[in-house]
Amino acid sequence: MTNGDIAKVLREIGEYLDMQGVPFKPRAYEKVAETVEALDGEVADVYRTGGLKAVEDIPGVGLSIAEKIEELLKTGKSKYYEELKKKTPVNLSELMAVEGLGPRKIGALYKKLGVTNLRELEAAASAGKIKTLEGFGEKSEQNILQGITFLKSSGGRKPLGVALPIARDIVQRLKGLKGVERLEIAGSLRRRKETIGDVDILVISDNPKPVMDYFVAMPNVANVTAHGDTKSAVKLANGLDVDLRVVPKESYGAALNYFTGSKDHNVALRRLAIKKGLKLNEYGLFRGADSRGLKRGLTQKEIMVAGKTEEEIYDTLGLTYIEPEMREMTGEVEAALRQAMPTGRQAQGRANGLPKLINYGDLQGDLQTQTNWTDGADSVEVMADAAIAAGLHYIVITDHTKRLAMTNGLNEQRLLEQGKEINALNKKFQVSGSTFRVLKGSECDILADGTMDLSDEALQTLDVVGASVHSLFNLSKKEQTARIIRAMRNKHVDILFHPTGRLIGKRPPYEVDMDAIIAAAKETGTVLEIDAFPDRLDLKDEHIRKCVEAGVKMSIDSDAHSATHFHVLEYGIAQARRGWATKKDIVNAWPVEKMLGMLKDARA
DNA sequence: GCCGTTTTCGGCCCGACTGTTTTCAGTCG
Repeated sequence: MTNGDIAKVLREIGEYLDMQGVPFKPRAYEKVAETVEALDGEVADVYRTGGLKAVEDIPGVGLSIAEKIEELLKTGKSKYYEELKKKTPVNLSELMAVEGLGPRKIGALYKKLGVTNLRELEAAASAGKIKTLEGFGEKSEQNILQGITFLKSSGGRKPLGVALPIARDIVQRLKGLKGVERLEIAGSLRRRKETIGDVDILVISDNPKPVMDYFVAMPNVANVTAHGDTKSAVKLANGLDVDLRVVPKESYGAALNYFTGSKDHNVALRRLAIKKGLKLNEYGLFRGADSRGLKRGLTQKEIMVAGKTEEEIYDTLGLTYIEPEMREMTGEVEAALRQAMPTGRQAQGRANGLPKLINYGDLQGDLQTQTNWTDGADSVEVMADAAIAAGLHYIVITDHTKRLAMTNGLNEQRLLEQGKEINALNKKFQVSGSTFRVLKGSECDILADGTMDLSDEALQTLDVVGASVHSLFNLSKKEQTARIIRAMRNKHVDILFHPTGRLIGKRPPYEVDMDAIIAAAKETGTVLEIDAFPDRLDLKDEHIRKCVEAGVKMSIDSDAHSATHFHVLEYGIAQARRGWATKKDIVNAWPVEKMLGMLKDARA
């Protein structure tokens, strides 16, 4: 039983209870399902080493759920779940994926029409059986059919690199409209998650109707799912959902905070507000709003104490400002509390506040770029000029090596020739008074046994050596890990490029023990790369966090294969910020001499 | 079902929108 298996059962138990109208329990199960899914280690291991008691220590897990997990681990089944399933034998995960369908409606559809799966749902809707049901109507039936169509066609999350340009384009269009005072991208996109479920855009306007009308009529809109006074939602032709919300000026900070999330982060802030006798919603932070007051209908007596900016909300809650990329409920609220109350009891604990994250624009160089010597599109000089235009002070040319024959990978001889070209180009820069530097490097293949594709003699002539896995993705975790660590122990190897080899949405990472890789990086002084190319984003945020904690240095590289690719560095910086990295953690945020000095020390 | 600077009982984040109703339930984020 993996964490995913356990989470699925717990989630469905919650959904079945919700179906029956049971209060509160559904939320308890759902919460634990999410926790288990996001857990670092396997619940099975937690149970094996610590027993029932250790399982109960997982946040949100009490005796009752712990026992159900124990039963799942021991027998692979849960009696409680089986009984619920027997009562309503439907394919929950399949039906829940239809937009607009939740547990209650799924329950009603089963009870009245015997619908148990997507196929039967489609048949019932097509036959016009749903619109006659109590609580459903013509529109519900159409929405269900449409939901099934969209589910079949696209579905799934979009990579950051796809969603962000689309969102920025929409912002540009809306910006031109009359009466629009301010626009901001919110949601998981503002947190720069590696994949985006939907785009949230916030707008201040005193005349929202024309903005809403324009928004739902944009040319790439395939379907309008909501069109109200303060909120509209559309689905674009490419399947991306976009929400637009209009908020009043005095509530802008509260709304931005609320719609940026994450959900768990918001819940934590609201709890904090309640503890202080305040109420937080998307309109502001209010005093005089305890739950009893709300029930007596006293909301009009509330006094707004913050809301215009995010900063004042965090401040009033007793927190230092938390950057959007950190708002994932992975300790940032506690850290912001500790920082805000340096003399408090909590301050004597372990951590000391929030880090000052690396900023967009902090990079001085790029340590992985390819040219037309191998599979890149442009010459060394064109790449250098593009890097200068992107505001960089140095790049490393890291073409592929001979094992990657399909890219015309460099052998020792051609590497030498390329070095001459780089020398000449540097001389040209020098003569023209430019301080820009092109460094010699390689994206050298790690061979099957963990040795390198180029000789040590060739590698030692280079300024920066990157090592990459491009073959044998199917080795066992043990073999792959040992292979990579052997490469890292080669004293000429400076950086491990795209350490897990994943391609988001296309190829899973190869099996590798990242804790062991990080430990080896610490031991050997090897830099681990954050490959910024949007379908890689490799390292992941959680790995970056571990590197920061271990004191392992990283680089943020474009992996540019053409002069137009340097803009992707932004995604890498976002990823680094999500991993709580600061400038001192990122070697190419340093001046070139300091960066090279660090690599030299590590080789020694 | 879980949890505790509301601590072993009594709460549990909060509001918008839709579609179905005629005051509200369900869904979503």
